[in-house]
Order: sequence, then structure tokens, then C-alpha cells
Amino acid sequence: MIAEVIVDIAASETDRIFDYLCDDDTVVGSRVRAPFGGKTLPGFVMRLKERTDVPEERLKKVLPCPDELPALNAECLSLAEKITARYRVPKALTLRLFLPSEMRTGKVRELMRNYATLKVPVSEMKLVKSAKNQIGAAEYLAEHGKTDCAYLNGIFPGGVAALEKKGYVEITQEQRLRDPYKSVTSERVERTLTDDQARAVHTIQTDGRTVQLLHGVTGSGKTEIYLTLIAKCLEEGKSSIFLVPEISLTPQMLAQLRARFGKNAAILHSGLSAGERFDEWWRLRTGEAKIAIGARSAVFAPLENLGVIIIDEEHDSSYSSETAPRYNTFDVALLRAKYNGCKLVLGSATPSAETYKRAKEGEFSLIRLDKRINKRPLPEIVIADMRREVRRGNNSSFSGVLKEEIEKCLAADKQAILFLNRRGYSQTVICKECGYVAKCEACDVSLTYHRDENCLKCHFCGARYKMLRACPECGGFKLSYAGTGTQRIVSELEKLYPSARIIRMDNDTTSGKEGHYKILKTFAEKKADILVGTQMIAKGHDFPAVTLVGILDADMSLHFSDYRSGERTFQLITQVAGRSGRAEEQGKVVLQTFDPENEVLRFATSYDYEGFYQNEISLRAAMAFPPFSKIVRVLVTGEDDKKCIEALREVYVRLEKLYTDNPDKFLFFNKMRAPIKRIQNKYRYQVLMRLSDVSVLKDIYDICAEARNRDALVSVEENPANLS
DNA sequence: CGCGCGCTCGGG
DNA sequence: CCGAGCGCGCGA
Repeated sequence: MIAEVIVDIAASETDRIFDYLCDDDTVVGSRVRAPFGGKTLPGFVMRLKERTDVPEERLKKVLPCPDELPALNAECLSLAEKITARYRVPKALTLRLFLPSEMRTGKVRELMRNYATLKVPVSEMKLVKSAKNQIGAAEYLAEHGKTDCAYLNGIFPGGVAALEKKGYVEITQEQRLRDPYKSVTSERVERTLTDDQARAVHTIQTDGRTVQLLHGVTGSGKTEIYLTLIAKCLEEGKSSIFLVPEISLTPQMLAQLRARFGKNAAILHSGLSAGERFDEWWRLRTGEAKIAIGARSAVFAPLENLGVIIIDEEHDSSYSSETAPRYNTFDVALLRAKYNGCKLVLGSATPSAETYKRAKEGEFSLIRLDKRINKRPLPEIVIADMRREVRRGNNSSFSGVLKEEIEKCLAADKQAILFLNRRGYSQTVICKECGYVAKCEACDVSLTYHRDENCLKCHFCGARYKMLRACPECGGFKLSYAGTGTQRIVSELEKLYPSARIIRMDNDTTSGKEGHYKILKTFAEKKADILVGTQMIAKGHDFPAVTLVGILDADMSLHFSDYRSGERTFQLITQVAGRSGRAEEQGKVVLQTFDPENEVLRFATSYDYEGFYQNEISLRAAMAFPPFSKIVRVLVTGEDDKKCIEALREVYVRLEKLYTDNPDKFLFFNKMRAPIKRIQNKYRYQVLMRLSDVSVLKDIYDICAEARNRDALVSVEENPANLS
């Protein structure tokens, strides 16, 4: 037999079929080891045939991989084909999306799994009270006996590993259980749905359209609808994919899903170790688990017979891939939904303007959930006019209203969250005499001053620089720090409320994903009164004792140079406001701004999504921004500046011809240096376009695919989330 | 004259 | 992507 093989090299030069001899029992979609140019590389069997034009003496034979099932099924192969065609990327790169990385990098490993057993009774363990994951894991083991480590890590990340280190548990490796369809019993918590929820489920199941948009205010019970849909699929023997934004896979969320679906659910997320991720993937591939839960890459879960695909927080930017292939999760999900003939459910309290438009026009079904489950009103949002504060001589970061509310909050023994919308600016060092700004040598972005370490840091590559004593340009000593960071907010707070316990959360205080949880846990356990942070505190976590949320600079993201800044601001405020008053107490939100008349802020404070949408969509139409056009950026990057310019020139000349041949399809066309000229020693140039007609997109992708070479990476971004 | 590096080409 | 093959430039 002859196999058509794609070798696993992500380069356009090798991105073609190579014919190999193979065993007669070789299966399409299976992995092989292919002798290629001196060494043996992993590859994929794309097709099988009887004969080939390749002369016999050149043909080599592939060696099989001892996988129990072909890595790729028919749907994966068809999906890979479409993605390759859509984004013009090497096939090997697309195929990698379908496999856990350890299947490529690691040698073909035995399908072993780690199991944990208790060696010491829980009562004899010396564990600090805060080690919730260790305690949780230990208690689980005490109750259930020997348990799969991957399963435990899904609920109590890192718990088992810590227990093993202390000698409290034993970890044994055992051959994977070869009994994939053994039904796993888990007490199904049957919750009764509200009428609204039941109606939503009914509509999703009976409406003829593939895409179902669930537009529900925060707390309207969308999650329960998702879980019901997944449960119904399970009953019919169908599988499901449940996608959530990158940061919202919190241990609480996982525990909830595990409790409901037990071993039927497999979690694909970065918190798992390589082996565990592989095991979870394999459980899905064999059909042992029928529910895949994870961030965007879980849309490629190796499931068959899909019954539903759910994308929660549909508007979240983490659903667009930042690296090639720059796929859009919705597009891939739609392809899979069509292939399987199942529904694609999008959920959000603040849908993106594009999605909402398509729903309003009837392309998607639109289901509204206007009522909150607990019938409690949303927190009141008051606007604090910071211009008036400044005029009154208040130069602090806090308005009078906010200070008052913080005091009330502290007096009542409640918690407050102060949110800093820091995106787009930072504490830079400026020489007041010559205007010199400290920048990163590798990335060409302004450095940020860190007081606790007294150094300058690059937020792009993480490089550290010694704090400057004098200006390196003019030798002057008048250096100043501009901007306000979380650090300054914290020190201002400490002065105002010396007895309050204040913690800070931003990119600098949180090293790795562990740091996140530690800080949030401290706050959740009421070991702090005020949490100060950036974007990352906006999502997830339920803090019942929080009754006050302060948004310190609500208009900051409005000035961000992006057509979606209004949408982002609305989403952010809605989301942050949702942190306040989640339990019995009525919550309050103070929104500080220098632009109190701003329409977006007005709509946000009255929770008027519909009003916001009408305003936003007419603005977009007037300005011909997406969804009325498509913004396309072609980015050329590489270490060698000259080679980049060369590649840019080639791309530009060809794109310009496309532009002059189709002037009616372009609204804007220009080439320029990227706003950040260099990131991690790679120079960056771009051609920016705005299309009124996407029929030329295919040609743009073709031109870029041909222009990329060893020295210059040429990538295409559609409606990029940021233009840095 | 010989080696070293950089560029080009081919891989089944 | 990676190694083989080859051409040109410099040094003893």
C-alpha cells in the first residue's frame, strides 16, 4: 500500500504530500514515523492508495505508531482541510491543533496513568488551613480510595503533588483501564429550571437554526441551561463541547462540572500536567468521556457524534487565536456544528455587536433572559465626575463618593474591589529636560517603573533594567514617573485607611497561574478588605462579601485606539459591576470618569444593552467599521530588519495591485511600521486594510502565504483585537 | 591551496 | 525545518 503522508514540519516548503510505502493494515488519520531527509519524523496518513508516480527507488517505508486508535478521525481530517484552506497555513500546523502537544513531542509513550492512594489518615496530616487543595484532595481520597490523579487535579490543582511530597499519599502508575464504555455513575443533581430557562432549552432544541444566541443578564442562570443541554445530550448518547474564556476555568467551576458529570467530563486546560492533558484527551478520543470542557483549543476535542457546542461569554477576546493558524473559535465551532448537525449555543450578557446584529437580523436565533434567578436587582452604579473633584482640589485617585462608600463598606465589615483600567498606559520614566523615555532594548516599548523592586520592567518580554539615576541622553537628573498604577493606588489607600487590609493583583504580583488563585483565595477567605487590581479581577470568582466595586478610571479604555473600545468598555463595566452584591446584601458600584456625559458609560450604568447596541451599531455603520467592513492587518516580522523590509515590499506591491484592481472593495489601504516597532528582537511592519467586500480576502491570504520565507514571517489578522 | 561559512536546494 | 553540496573569500 501507498500512504499519502504529511510530515510534521511547520514550513511551507515541506507542506505537501509525500508518498510512502506502508503496511496493508494502515488506517487513514493514523500517525506514522516517516524517514525524511536523514531522520525519522512524525507524520499523518492523509489518504491511502494502490500506486504512485514516485519512482520505486525513492520510495521509503513508514513505520507505524502503536496508537490504539488513529489520532485523527474523518471529521478532524475534513475540518483540517477547511482550516488549511481558510487560513492558508501549512497543513502540519493545522493538524497539530487536534493533538495534545505531548503526543508530538514526547516519544510514543505507554498509556499509563497515575493513581493516588492515601498512606496516612487525614487526621494525622499536618496541613495548614489555607491549603484547601491538599485538604480537599486528601478528604476525597479518604472517602473514595484510590483515585486517578488527573481527575483530582481537575478539582484540586496541585493538591496531590503537595501531599506526595509530604509522604501522605503514594502515587502508582497503572496501565490505562481498557474499558472505555463502562458507564460512570455520578449522582445527577436534578435542578428544576425556571420557566425562562425551560423555555430557552426548548427553543434551543427545536429552533431550526444552527446558531442560538443566549442573551441573558448576569445571574440569569445561563450555566444551568448549558448543563441541562449537556445532560440531555448525554442521555441520548451524544457528546458535547463546552467552551469558556481562558481565565474562567476556576477550581469552583471545575468542581461544579465534576459533581454533575463526573468522569463523563474531560477538562482540557493549561493547569494540567502534560501527562494528564494527554489522558484527558485520550478519554475523549476513546469515548470514555463525552463532554469536553476547556478554553478555545478545546473546540478541537476529539469527539464524535456531537450533540451541542457551547461558547460561554461569546464576546471574550480569548476566543481568537493569537498564533498561526489564527483561527476564530466561532468559525471552527460552526463548521463542527454543521458537520454533526448539532446546535451551536453562544451565551453572553454583553454579546459582541457583530453577533448581536446577526441575531437581530434573524441569522441566529435570539433568546433573551431578562430576569435574574434570585430576583435581586443589579447593583446600583453611580457616576463620580472626576473633573469636579479636581476643581474642588481633590488630587487623590478617589472621589468623595468613593471614599464615603469605602468607609461605609469597611465599617460594615464588608469587602471592596477597586478596579484599575490600566490598559494602554503605564508608569513610564520621562526626562523632564529632554523628553527621553526609558524603553526596552529588545521590544521598543516604554518600560514600567516598579517601586517594590526599584527597577524598570518591560511588560512585553519581562526584561528587568536598573533604575535610572540620571537621563542617559542629556545627563539631567529631573526624571519623573507618569501614570498611575495599582501600586500607587495601594499606597494611597494605606495612608487613608491604615487599619484596612489591602491586597493587589496585577501582572506583576501574580507569578504564574498559581499566583492568581493564591490572591483570590486570600480575598475570598476574607483575609483582606480591599482588593486592587486590573482586568484580571473582572472575571470569574464569586465573592459574597463584596458590596462595593470602584472603577477608578472608567473612561481609560474608551481612549484606546480600537473601534471596539466602546464595546469593550461596556462589557468591562457590566462584568466588573457584577462582582458587587452577589449574596444577600445589595451591591454598589462607583464609576469614576473624566467624561460623565459619555454615552457608553450612560448605557452601562443603566444596564441598557439594547440602547448601547443601537448607539454602537449606528456608529459602526456611519464609520464603516466591522461588522460593516473587515479590518485586515498583514504583519511582517523577523529579526533581520532589511529582510523584513524586503518581504514587506514584495507583499505591498502585490497587495497594492489587488487594491488598484478592486478599488471598490477597499475602504482603506496603507503600509506602515507597526505601532510597536520591535518585540523580542523581531522587527515589525504592517499593511493595514479595511475591506468593504471580503471576496479579496482569499487573495490576500494567497499573497501572504507566498511572501513568507525563512527570514520574514507574514501573517494575516482579521479584525485584530489589538493593533500594537 | 585549503577550509569555513553562507546560500540554495531537496527531502518520498 | 534541516542537512548536504557547493561557491567564494581570506589567510599561511
